[in-house]
Amino acid sequence: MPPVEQESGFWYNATCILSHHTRSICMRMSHVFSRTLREAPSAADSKGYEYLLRAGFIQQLGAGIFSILPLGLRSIRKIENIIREEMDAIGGQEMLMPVVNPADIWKETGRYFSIDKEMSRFQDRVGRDMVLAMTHEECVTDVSRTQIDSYKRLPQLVYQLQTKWRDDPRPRAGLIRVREFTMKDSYSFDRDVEGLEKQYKAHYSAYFRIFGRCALPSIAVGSDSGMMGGKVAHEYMYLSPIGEDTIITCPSCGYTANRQVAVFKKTHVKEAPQSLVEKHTPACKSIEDLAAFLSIPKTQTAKALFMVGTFVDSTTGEEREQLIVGVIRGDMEIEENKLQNAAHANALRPAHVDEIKAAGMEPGFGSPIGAKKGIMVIVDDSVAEASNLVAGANKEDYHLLNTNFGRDYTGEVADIASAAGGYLCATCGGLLEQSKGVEVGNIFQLGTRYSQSMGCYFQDEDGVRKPVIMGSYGIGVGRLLACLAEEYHDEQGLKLPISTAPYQVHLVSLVKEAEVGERIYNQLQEAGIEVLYDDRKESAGVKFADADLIGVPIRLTVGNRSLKEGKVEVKLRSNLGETLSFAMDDLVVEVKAQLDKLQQGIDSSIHFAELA
RNA sequence: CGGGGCGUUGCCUAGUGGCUAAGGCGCUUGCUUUGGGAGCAAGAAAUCGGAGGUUCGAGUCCUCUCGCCCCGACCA
Repeated sequence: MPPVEQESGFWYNATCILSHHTRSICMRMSHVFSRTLREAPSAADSKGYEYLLRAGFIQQLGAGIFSILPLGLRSIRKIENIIREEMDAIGGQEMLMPVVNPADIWKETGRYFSIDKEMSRFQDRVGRDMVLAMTHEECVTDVSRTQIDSYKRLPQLVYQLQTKWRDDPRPRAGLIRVREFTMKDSYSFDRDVEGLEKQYKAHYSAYFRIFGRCALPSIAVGSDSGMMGGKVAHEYMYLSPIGEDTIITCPSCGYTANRQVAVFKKTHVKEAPQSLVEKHTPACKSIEDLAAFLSIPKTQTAKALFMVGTFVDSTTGEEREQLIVGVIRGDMEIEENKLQNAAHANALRPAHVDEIKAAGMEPGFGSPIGAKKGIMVIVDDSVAEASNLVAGANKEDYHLLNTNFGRDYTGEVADIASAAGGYLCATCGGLLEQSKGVEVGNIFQLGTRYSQSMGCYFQDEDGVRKPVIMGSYGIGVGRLLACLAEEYHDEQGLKLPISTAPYQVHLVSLVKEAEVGERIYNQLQEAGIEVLYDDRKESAGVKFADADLIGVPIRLTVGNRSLKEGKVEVKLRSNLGETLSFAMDDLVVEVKAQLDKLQQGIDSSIHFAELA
């Protein structure tokens, strides 16, 4: 390689980059790349999103595709560094895996076939199948099957902060649900289940420290393992009305779960079966109508939900559709996620009317009784354990009285009921509550799902080749920022906590002469404090409004009012009503003390949760 | 993918088929102002998302298309 000449642009640029880098903890408002917006863009549907746009943290490029602007990136970097520190603390090693994957490894695990359009595919110039990785289990398993060959190389934990692309059918709510996003994903490798559980527990606690240090309120809930194919899983939820997930919690015993898997206590009364009776029930298409018409409680009825499941052969990729009938007691709803799991289907969609009729059933008056063979029947235990329920007769305007599972029809019994607030806790019998939440992180015990299908084996002490036991753990970085913006704002704008705000101090100079402001700016900068300095020739109102909007935690105002007394005005963004004052001579010390105080406020509220 | 809505300057909006597409914010220049989005004056900035069509005449009506948003389906 030829030596680089001193005069070349490379050296010149490198010098610039270095000198710039050393000063990059501070910024002048007159140089900030983005600008603030006085009005909310029409796309902003939540306050957090609105202020991220108005403060110039992000800009939308397309549906679910955002640019992160310099201010936003500073917050993102702080979040990422907190994540790095906590992942390093539990033994994680950072690495980086490619966004573009050859499809081959995805075919090995079968997910090339089982994942629908959410994964984008293309062919390279030679015609090879490629995918945009929406997660990295395949890639990391490929890496570890060459790196890990012996129990001596276990356990391991690697992680990355990398772009993911998921072609979500409906991106929404700003950074909450996007198609391209940065995710921290870590992957654990162990020789046995005990090792996996240890790493899982380490993540469980590390995640609380991460969200705690970001000052994002969060709870861990039991969750569905979905397409990850594992068994044990938790999701970390930021509870908020803007959330799309429904969380079921029990205030009495602390049970929490995503509604997709939440269980609850069902009560049934077993009676002696009575004989079937066909009953004319004109226009009783809904359970409400039926119960009213017959003057019986809804608990004495059974209703059917008709879905078509897609089943994919994970080795050949061949798809097959099958009609699934879910049966549940009339007073409850079917949780489709549970139904899909019970059916072991890759996907579910509502059945068309003709599909239902073709199977010998009648929509509105349907039940598995007398249906044609070959359909999958999944019956909730609420129905299987009950007696003499009223169910559809598969004939328009007719129902059957006294139907009994086992006698009149059969099928697989499973819990497919949707939990809701007001139901009874399965653990302690207390009243369940429900709330909305945003999933900001998740942890999965994968087991050997990937190592087995991809041949990631190690040789154990006993000389036997065994599949590596894996775990997978994710945190959505941009989503975390979006949640923080949602949690920390008021009518004036953002007020992110000190640990994730783009700068620590917002210095507003209101005096004509630049000297005082410049001097303070340099002082703070030399003390290693991250300052955003409003040096613009703008009116006080504009500067204050922008400071409120961007929401840097500590605001220093240099104005003639306090300057005369040798003082600088101080406001905390979290409490604009109160004005403090620092003596000019003690400014750096006072600011540092205030920073410590803010940081301690966050540190002291972190709860060190452990998984039992 | 189904249902609905919206595309007019950087942002927010107005605009009966009829004159040179209007206003606010922002931007530029000058002067004034300087403790909560200040004032005066003068400017720049729009192929009205795109393509067809109807018409003497289309931002406005019709067809197609693209994009974005919302509800649902969907989703680690």
